[in-house]
Amino acid sequence: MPELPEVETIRTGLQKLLPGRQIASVLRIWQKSLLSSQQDVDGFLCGACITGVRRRAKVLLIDLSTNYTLVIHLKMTGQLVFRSDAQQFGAGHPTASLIGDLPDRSTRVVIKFSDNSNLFFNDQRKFGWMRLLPTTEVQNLDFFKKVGPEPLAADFLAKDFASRLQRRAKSGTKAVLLDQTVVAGIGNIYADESLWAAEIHPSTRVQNLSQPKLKKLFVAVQDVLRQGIAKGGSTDRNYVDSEGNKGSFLEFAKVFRREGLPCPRCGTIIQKIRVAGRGTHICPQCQKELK
DNA sequence: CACTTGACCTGTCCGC
DNA sequence: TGCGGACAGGTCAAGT
Repeated sequence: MPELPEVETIRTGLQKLLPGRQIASVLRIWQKSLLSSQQDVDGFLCGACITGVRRRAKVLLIDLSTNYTLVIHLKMTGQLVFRSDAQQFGAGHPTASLIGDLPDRSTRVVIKFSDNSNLFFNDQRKFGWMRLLPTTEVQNLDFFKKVGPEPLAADFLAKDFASRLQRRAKSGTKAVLLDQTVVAGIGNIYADESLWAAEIHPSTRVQNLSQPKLKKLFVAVQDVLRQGIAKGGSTDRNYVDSEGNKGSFLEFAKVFRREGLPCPRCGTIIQKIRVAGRGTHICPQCQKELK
């Protein structure tokens, strides 16, 4: 799924494409993919203009001129792809070879704009959701009340990172990195890459990490997230950006999906193990568990 | 309190 | 070629 770098890449793309467009109609192919407290969701969306696109953690926020906001979580397989009218049947368009013409069988919601362009919400596994809320109520969602700080915020410092991790001193480091209430936006890919960069075994309890190790992990987390954004995110299976393009970060990944290949640092064969219920990639030489 | 499991779903891959 | 099972990047609720 989209983690912070993927969602940020989508946000940047949509921010260039959507503001100023007016919603003309909404097609809900799978009802549960678009939720609202309002009975008449379509009526609340139609006629609204998009004013901006924000991100918090792995959540996208599309603000509307009506003071409502579309809150969107892509979960594992969600995609938000914009197509102008001219692209709809353009078999020769570069995006056509990646995800083909839209809608396709994974399309759950289509937002059509007054200029005949479309925003497609595709979601193979139907775990993702879009939700229409008054803008002022977004911050009242349980998720936003509990979610931790943005790891790339200018005022988020190594000491803040360390103290937040240490609230879960007895837990394994990877489980804590994945906990969105500790730090926002880290998922399986960037957790594995950060732990490799910091030379920490994912099962190591936080209480066994020295201060320098915690600092090293903080730097690693920021580095891999920034690199992920710079490469347009990671495409494993489903991820594409707002124009249907894949991200290239995985070409630069050091351990993720590289089991059986040599560690770029020491040459030891990378292993895939299971930690915190998740597939986990490590170099068994560089990342020894500290007891 | 911390961890695991199951649920939400579809698709793909692997072994028989 | 077909079929069963495991697995896939996230989050939440419930159980231990």
